Amino acid sequence: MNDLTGLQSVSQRSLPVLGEPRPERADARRNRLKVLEAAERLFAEQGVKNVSLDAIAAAAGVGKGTVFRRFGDRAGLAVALLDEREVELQARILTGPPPLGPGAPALDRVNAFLAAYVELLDRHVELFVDSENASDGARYRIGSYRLWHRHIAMLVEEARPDLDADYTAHFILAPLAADLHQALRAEGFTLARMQSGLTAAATALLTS
Amino acid sequence: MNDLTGLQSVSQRSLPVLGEPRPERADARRNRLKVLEAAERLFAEQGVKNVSLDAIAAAAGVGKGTVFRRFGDRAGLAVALLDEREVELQARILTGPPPLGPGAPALDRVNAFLAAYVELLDRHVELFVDSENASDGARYRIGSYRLWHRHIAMLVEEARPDLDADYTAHFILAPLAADLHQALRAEGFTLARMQSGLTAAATALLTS
DNA sequence: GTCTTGAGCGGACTACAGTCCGTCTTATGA
DNA sequence: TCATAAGACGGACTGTAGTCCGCTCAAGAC
Repeated sequence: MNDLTGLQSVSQRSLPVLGEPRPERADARRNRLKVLEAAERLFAEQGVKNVSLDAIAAAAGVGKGTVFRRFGDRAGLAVALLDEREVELQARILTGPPPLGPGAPALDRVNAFLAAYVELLDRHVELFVDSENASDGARYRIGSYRLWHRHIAMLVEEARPDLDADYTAHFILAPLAADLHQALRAEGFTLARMQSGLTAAATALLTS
Repeated sequence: MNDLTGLQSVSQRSLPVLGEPRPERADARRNRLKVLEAAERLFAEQGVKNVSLDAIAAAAGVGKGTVFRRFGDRAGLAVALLDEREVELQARILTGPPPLGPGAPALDRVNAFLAAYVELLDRHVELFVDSENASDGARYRIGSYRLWHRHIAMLVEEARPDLDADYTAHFILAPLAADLHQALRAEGFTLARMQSGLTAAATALLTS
């Protein structure tokens, strides 16, 4: 899954990229991996919101500054942890079998995406909530959201060329916000109910 | 606007309510007003996110504990400040003239609501962002969201009884999230474009 | 192997959100 | 008017996110 064009990974920073003058230094890479490993472990053990970045830095055996330089803030760390899972979904969309991958009608692809994404979301809600609570709407600027958006916009354009595809794609992605998902789960909504609600809505929206 | 049944105000705590044994104490009321006034002024002067609660407490001439006891947290204060404007919109929905108020077809009422809400949102984005970044998805539990939700769910039920009205209402409200609105504005979307995108989507969704 | 350079390091530091609890004020009713 | 208790007050305190900057050391040049 390393050479699929268009994938929006942040965890592969060690690969040399055109325009990035220097590859990642060995000590930097070592520390990045130590931090990710420590974070994953502590999050799993104690719940995402009960773990401070000091604790992660300590567990990784690095200074706090290192964590922040590398990941920017709490949300950045969560994004990096989710990255691997998201890249997998991205790959299935870009090159996997239909209906998630290319080849199926637009509506089917949208519905397949919604079902797959909400399942991923459900499995890692806490991490998603963390990653989306970035200081200044960073969610909407990071690579993976932009990829989901381009993907949906393309399909909207295909199914309903009369709509504003760019805006409508944001509209369709909005109900996937992690805090909403968490709140609805807490209110008793099942995953299946949300999935069928999403696909029913998308179907109504994209059928003329 | 004080006696409209169903309004979800938090700024009217001084009115005696059935089941609440004691009315607000005079010193409490005085301080609440001082804090709201100071917050409104400082937010306007320096931008919502540049003002700390210490600063508000100091400007209001009260202790920090008072601010927190009264409003719970930063989001609670933002909610209280928005409250007056939201109550006004609630009143227009519940008892105002159509299409916002009762009497118009469901789709028209939904579209009128979306246009009105997004305009309100646009006028107070920063405050809305603050109010929705509550610790634990409080947005979805506070009175005003619940009222918007009930309102939309009722109209969905009317227009498309085949859909899951409860879920679909959340779906329709999701694109009104303040952080999304702010991000799209920053990306260059105009208010008018968002309004027409919203009504187009809602129309597609609620027309069978 | 040695030198040079600049990216990386880390922990002290700042600022802020939110809590706690001893003190003080208000409302009540006798 | 005064006693009493429910409740409000406020500032010291705690814990965390995020910044800063002098020091370290990896990596490439020779």
